[in-house]
Amino acid sequence: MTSATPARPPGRPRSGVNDVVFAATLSTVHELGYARATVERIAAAAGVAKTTIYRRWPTKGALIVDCLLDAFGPVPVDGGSKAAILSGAIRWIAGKIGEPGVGDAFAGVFSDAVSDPGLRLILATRLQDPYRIALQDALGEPEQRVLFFIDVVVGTLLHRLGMTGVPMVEADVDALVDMVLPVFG
Amino acid sequence: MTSATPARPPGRPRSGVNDVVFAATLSTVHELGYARATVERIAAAAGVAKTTIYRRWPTKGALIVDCLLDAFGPVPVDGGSKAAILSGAIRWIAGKIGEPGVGDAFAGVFSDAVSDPGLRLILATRLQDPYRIALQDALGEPEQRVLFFIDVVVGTLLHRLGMTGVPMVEADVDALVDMVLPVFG
DNA sequence: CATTTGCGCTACCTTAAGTTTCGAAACCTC
DNA sequence: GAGGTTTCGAAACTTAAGGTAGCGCAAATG
Repeated sequence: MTSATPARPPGRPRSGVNDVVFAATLSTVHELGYARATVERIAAAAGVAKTTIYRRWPTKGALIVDCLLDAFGPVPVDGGSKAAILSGAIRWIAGKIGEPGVGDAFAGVFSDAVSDPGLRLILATRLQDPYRIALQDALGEPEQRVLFFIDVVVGTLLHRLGMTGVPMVEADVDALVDMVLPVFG
Repeated sequence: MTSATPARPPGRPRSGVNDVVFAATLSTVHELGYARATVERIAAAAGVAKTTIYRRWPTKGALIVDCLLDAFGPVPVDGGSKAAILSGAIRWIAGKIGEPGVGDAFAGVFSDAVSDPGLRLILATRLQDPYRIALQDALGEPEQRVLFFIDVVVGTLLHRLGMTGVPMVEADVDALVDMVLPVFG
């Protein structure tokens, strides 16, 4: 019979520094901005060799995406009215984008994806799809409409952050909710 | 008495290749994407030396912004109802973003601005402000609301382009208009 | 102890932005 | 036409960053 827990592969196991690298990534991006947060600097901040990072993530973009997945966690899709689900999702992502480092990393990796189809695929499948599917299930809306919803919400929040360097204030998030609810609620 | 036409400065006058460079910029961005459209390649496509470009624009970002200003031209603010002005502006910018090279250059320069405050300033003052002011005057709306409008419209359109590589289809532009009009009309 | 794999380190390759230098060309004034 | 001033094109250069390769050592399994 095959064991339920797969046998540990031979050789030295990886040290558990992923969380340290994620924290170093966010703090470095927060302090220096996305472009100046080089892999070398992130590695130094994490107390780790650059090669260790490239053994775990193939590119800087993949590292950032995993870091964001770790920072976001699961979507809080509390059962409730459609309006409650939508406004909850908007306020949740707006709050995350306001956390130090998270918004900059989010906007930065989107930036790189503009001219990098490989990164665009990672972004779509690893980051966007899980949240899109969760929203589809919770709302019972077709894929197209949920994608449009995501474009509006994330696009607006990131455009504000990118143009001003400051996350959107609460009053404008309220306005965003008020604008979106009649269409999707 | 001082002459109405200021005396031409001494030395060899600049050749009139700005338009050629703009066209080469858009076609190169369209063919290769933003990141691979290097200044050297743009110069080669324009039949011009790289140093000539750097004599006229201090950075790649400044070149792109001027190229976009040339491509956009003035906002078509036809007098009419608020709703007509708003939907006209949305469809106009959506159309421009759909032109080959323009959308990619727009998204790309926004990308760079995320971690480049200097470029952000150029972008805000040279590109965004004229259109924002024109809209403020035409709509009689305060600055904050017009900025929010721009964040929603441009953010949504660029997020779609950045995530998919394809400009937003007309049906979704219609949905964007329908969503925005009740709030701003 | 033998094997296998991860880590840190260093050196390296490649690409791209932006700079410098220099000889030649174009324009103006005298 | 001569001299002065600025631009152009070409090439070499600097710097920064992403990403790779090789090495010796450490940590696990058997």
